[in-house]
Amino acid sequence: MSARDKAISSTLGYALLGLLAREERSGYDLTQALKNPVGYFWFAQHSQVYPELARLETAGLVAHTLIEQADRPDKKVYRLTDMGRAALSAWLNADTELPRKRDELVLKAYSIWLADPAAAARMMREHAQTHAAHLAEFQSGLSNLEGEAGAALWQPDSPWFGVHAVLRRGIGYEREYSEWCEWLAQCLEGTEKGSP
Amino acid sequence: MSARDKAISSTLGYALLGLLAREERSGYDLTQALKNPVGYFWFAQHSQVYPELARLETAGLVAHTLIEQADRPDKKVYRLTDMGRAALSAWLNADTELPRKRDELVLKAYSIWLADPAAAARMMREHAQTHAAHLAEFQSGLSNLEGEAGAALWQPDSPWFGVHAVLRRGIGYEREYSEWCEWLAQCLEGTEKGSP
DNA sequence: TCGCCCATGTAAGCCGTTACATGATTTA
DNA sequence: TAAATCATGTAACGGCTTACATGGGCGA
Repeated sequence: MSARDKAISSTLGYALLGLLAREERSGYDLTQALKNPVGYFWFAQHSQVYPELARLETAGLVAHTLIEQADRPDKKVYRLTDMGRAALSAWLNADTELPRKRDELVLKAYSIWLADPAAAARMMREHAQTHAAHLAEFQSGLSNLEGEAGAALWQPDSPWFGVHAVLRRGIGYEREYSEWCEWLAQCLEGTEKGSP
Repeated sequence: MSARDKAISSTLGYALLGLLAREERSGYDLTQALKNPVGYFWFAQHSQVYPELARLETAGLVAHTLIEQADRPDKKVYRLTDMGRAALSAWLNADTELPRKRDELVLKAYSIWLADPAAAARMMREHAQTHAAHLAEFQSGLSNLEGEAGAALWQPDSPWFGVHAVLRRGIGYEREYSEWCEWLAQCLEGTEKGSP
């Protein structure tokens, strides 16, 4: 097991296994999938995906079939093996370390007393809008999901439930972030909000 | 300017400048400071701090004085130069890229339909408690700050305002995170919450 | 025709973590 | 006696980003 564990270098491996647990995909498809809902909380470039897939295959956690295509480049479609599914389960049960956050905007907020208040307020308003836009995307994503998945959205053994959970997190995160930006902007403009 | 910009390799440099804008500190002190409130959204080890300080000094953004101590090791106390303050201001006005989030727990949530619901619920409850504990810390941090800073907390040109802003962000973040964990735990236990 | 989509890879370099290295003083 | 605090560095390694490399089909 110790030799096998080393096969999965980083968390990215489990991200890929989690995607393959739902359906077979090529490296290209996996890279695309790492943008929508999963990708809101884990991201990777294709240059990271292809080598990782090779490592996973060496470890016996995934296997691929070459699909020859006429009008497009050939592709390798990967699927999860039994060992891969077991590895994914083991990871799910293992302890999860807290993520260390690195957020440049919050870091700027720490030094915002040195900035021009009006300009800073404008900046925070822009970010509030950006996060509000993300929020709206997630919310419409959830709406679509309700249409597609129906009651399965609430069944803990349904793959839709996983998407649901991630979307809810995204919604909460973006809402909070947007509100914080708005709050800061108002403070900077002198129209304080919130009790002292 | 282009040659000068290269002096600050990463965001860490600005984090250090932001700390030094408040008071002079040694590399050791800076590393410690990168744990409380700033450090909730930016972190670094001392092995990263010392070389970065050297780079900042070469660029003329900080300067140091050697303080000889009898019962403790000598130390270099760094202070911000005028150029450093200007660089910090320029950074504050510059565009801020959105942080790409990487959160292993949310990634697990995506695959949680493959896990044992009871065990998964227990895990989410634990994380809910962890984040609730962080929330409580931030809230008491804000209380203390109110005692220390008073009205300055709400003055956009006061250094306390920066701490205030970061703490508010931490409070919102941890509250939302904790609530999400709790929501997920309840879903997994079958006692659904929230309208379908 | 210019650029995007599909599709898979390799290579260079940076940022950050962990570990190595040293050493006196205080506290449990 | 063991461990933590203060204090400053260097070195190895790994993950991630950016860029290099190739190439046909399709839409604006």
